[in-house]
Amino acid sequence: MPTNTVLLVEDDTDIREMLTFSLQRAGFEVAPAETAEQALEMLDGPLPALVIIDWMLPGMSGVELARRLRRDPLTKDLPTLMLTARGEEADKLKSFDAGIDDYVTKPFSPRELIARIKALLRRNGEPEDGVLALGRLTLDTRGHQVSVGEKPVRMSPTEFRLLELLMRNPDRAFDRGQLLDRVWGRNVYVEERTVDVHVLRLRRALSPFGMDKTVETVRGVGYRLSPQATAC
Amino acid sequence: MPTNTVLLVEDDTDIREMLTFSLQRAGFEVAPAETAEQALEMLDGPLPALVIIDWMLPGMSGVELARRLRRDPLTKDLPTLMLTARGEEADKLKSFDAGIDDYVTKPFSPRELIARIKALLRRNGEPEDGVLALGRLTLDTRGHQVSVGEKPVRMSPTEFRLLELLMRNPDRAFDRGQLLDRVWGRNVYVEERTVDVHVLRLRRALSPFGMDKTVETVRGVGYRLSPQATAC
DNA sequence: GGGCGCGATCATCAATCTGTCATAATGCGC
DNA sequence: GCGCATTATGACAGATTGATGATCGCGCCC
Repeated sequence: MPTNTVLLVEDDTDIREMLTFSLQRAGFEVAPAETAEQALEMLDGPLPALVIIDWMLPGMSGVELARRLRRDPLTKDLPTLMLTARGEEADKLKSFDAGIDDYVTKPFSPRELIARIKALLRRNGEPEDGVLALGRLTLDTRGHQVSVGEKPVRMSPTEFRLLELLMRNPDRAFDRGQLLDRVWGRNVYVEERTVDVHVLRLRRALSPFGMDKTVETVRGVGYRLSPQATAC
Repeated sequence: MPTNTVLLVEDDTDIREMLTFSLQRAGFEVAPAETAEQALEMLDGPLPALVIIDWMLPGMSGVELARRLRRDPLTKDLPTLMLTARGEEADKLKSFDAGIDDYVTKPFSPRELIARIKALLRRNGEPEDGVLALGRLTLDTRGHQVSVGEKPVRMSPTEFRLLELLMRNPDRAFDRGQLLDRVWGRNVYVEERTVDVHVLRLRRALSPFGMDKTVETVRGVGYRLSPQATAC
């Protein structure tokens, strides 16, 4: 699941397909799930940028799904948007209680939904155009393209996701376990040392542009992206 | 039962074997038990470093087992970690009421479990997010970064933990025993004089910024961080 | 089938961290 | 000032931890 993906949890096929179409047209990748259970399974892989949850789901309800996402340290920062059939105050309260960031009442216009999604992502630090920037370094989440200035930087998919996570969280240190959970997906059995190798390759990809120092080692912990080092 | 052993009480064979594998891979010895009764029997021998208990067990429940461990003076200090199928609030409360130190909700990532185990063994609370500040000196727990003004300060992991403890408790004097307990961890045998050396190194790291006087010696006791000295 | 790109691991080397000691320096009571 | 107790400091050997290059396997495309 690429990280500019929206995870869409909706059991109604018509609505799901309609939304998938709208979202794709708006430049998002869409990962559709029919049930909360299926969604949770998909969240074992690389994380999406946002989760859209239908209020009414067979099996585990949308509210319960939202609650679970909030409880899990890995997913608790994911923006969530609830689709409700009614705009009842009670539902609204329950949703917010479950940690929902925003909700949209059916029937809704795709345009409104997209607008709210963008607002949510913006609130969470994601620029509207999907381009993360750090000094001269830019990462286009939609075009899957990294550049320094105008020059494109070549890197493998894993390095891209790694850099994307770091750029979304500058100045924050991640340990190898966190990186594995969030870039590789959890319950994937990979040696922690593998992270080192990918960091090495990421630095190597950036070094022709003198940006390799941006990815800092935090000894005894893991790695960190430092805007400071950019200027140097 | 060696000291890095984890006693795993889980009746489900699949989960037990999966966990055994994960734990061993993380460097732990694993002593598996299928029932609470069997676990109690095994605890007659050398004690493990930690006990992982499944919430649902045939016969004596996991909660009851935890309660018993707490009652026995011999086992009451053993860290315990509960595996629950659901993260219901009620379960959570019951668990903590039974003296559980931490709990993990199924399904969980083995890595998360390992991380929590390590945290428990370290007896450190989850690292709080946020930035501690003392005059121009700042310590970012999330980014594992210490700075004076805008300039980053280089220090080793141990010095970082030492400074973090001191900054969380400014003006409080710690004796060497307390520092060893809280920075190095309990059950670690280290000479008390070693603290001196690390304080020295911490001061040295801070001295280029004129902040070395902030770490004060309290003769006959230990050390203290003094906000006063910051201004000087 | 045979390159090719990618990803995971491993072995090895280098950097640096750590705990301990010996010794110097300092503070303190008298 | 003296002597004792306590702390500061430099040096060092061993242990950790990270960086790096090489290798192997897999899926893909020609």
